[in-house]
This record gives sequence, structure tokens and C-alpha cells, in this order.
Amino acid sequence: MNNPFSTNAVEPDISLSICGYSKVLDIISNKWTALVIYAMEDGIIRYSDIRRRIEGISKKMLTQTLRQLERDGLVQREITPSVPPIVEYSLTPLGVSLLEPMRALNQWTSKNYVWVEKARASYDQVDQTE
Amino acid sequence: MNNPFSTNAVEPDISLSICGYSKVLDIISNKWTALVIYAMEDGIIRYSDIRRRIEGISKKMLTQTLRQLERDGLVQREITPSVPPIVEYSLTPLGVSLLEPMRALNQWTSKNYVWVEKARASYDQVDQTE
DNA sequence: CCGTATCCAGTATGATACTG
DNA sequence: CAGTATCATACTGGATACGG
Repeated sequence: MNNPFSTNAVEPDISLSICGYSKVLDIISNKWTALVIYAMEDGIIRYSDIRRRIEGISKKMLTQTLRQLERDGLVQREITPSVPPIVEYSLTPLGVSLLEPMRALNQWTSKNYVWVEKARASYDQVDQTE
Repeated sequence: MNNPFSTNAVEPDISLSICGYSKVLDIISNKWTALVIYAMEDGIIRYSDIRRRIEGISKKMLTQTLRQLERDGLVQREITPSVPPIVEYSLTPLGVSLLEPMRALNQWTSKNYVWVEKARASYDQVDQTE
């Protein structure tokens, strides 16, 4: 391939640490991450309101997800030290910049997910007849 | 809270099964999936050539990843029953349609990943001084 | 209100050896 | 060449209880 005298010499040219696909996915592909980002799309929101909006998320997982996003620079955390405290979260400009490619994914789902479901049903059908 | 006179009544409106972000990510966010798709971007490719191109992937994980993609209708598998057999993989039209949003993610990485790394370094720095 | 700490179960991945 | 089978391990996520 990359040597004119060989027909099938192939060197590894794809790796986890280099592929741009993998690097973003590493950031956004934890179970709750996409949902938490989605909850912040409209602007500043309190911890407990995120928790109320997302069905089934525990405090532990919400906190953990927010901390990772904060560490990656995608989310900002603002504390008002009243009693009880008010903690508000929002996307940083870097976080906002991620919305565009994520919306592209979302649109793909709207248009095409029905075909994925059909493919799965068909594949599983064939599987059972064997 | 859950009464009509409260100012901050919030019902869950985000869930794993409905959010479009989460549904695509479920398809493409396994460890090797993005890399395998990446290896097929240029067209038909043999099993062993994918394996040679992707650094560190085992036969087990490659097969498992390809089977999932096939089940989801994103990849087609073509067998030539010679001895030894030739098995070729390629993206289906549905699989090809995913390339566009994935490339958007890739471009985001090219432009912005450096900021993620800086944010992480800064966050971890602060962490240690505590 | 906004978390942390602990422990535990389920899943994802990996190493290795074998096969048509 | 293109897989499968088996076993081991690591990581993720959930339940529960407690704290400033």
C-alpha cells in the first residue's frame, strides 16, 4: 500500500491516541455526559434543576459527570455561598462550541435512527432462524 | 416544587431513551468503533487489513466491533469462499451518512482539543495545591 | 442544597489458545 | 485468513448512607 513494490504491506496508521473521532468521543461518551450537556444548552442552570430534568440520574453520577466536564474546560461552576448554597452550572465558550457537532449527530439520529432499528430487527431475525 | 404556585417546578424532560445525542453515541462510542469506521472511510477493505491499520486491536475486539456495526446496518460484510477465505467490509449508505457528523466532531477536535488539554492541566494543578 | 464515601454488581475489554 | 472459546481483569455505574 505504502510501498510501491509490495502489494499488501500495511503499517498501523490509526490509533486511539491520534484519531480525532476517538478523542472527542472520550470526552462525551460517558453514560450521562450528553444528557448533562443537553440540559445546559439553554444557559445557566442549578444543580438540582439539572437533576430534576434528567430522568434517573443519581447525585453521584451527576456530580461526577459535571466534574469531568469542568476538568475538560467545557463547563463552568459558580458557587453562591449562601445557606443553603446555590451552585450554578453553564457551558463555557469551549463547551458551546461543541454544541454544533453534537447537533449534527442529533440530526443524523432524527433522520436515520429508524433504519438502525430496522437493521437490528432484521439481523436478529436471521440470527434466530439459524 | 410540584405545586402550580411554585416558580421552579421542573419535570424530567431528558432521558437516555429519547435524547438523540445519546442514541448515536450508543452506536459509535465503544472503544474501537470510531477507529474501525475510520479505517473503512476509503472504501472496501479486508479484515486483516483493518487489523493491520489499527494499532493494538485484537482479533476478538475487531470481530465484535464489526458484528455490532453490521447489526446496526452501518457495515456490509462480503465473503468470498476461497481457501483461505476472503472477507471484505465496507460502509453501507447508512454508514456513509454517519461520516459527515463524525467529521464534524473530528474538526472540532483539530481546532479545540488543545484547549481541553490546557484546561485539564490547569484543573489538575489546582487540585494538587489543595 | 449540594455534595462525599463506601461497597458491590454488571459490563467491557484483554490474553491466550484453538479451528475450518 | 478469519475467526471462536475460555478465562481473567479493569472499569463503570448504581444503591445506600452520611456530612457541611
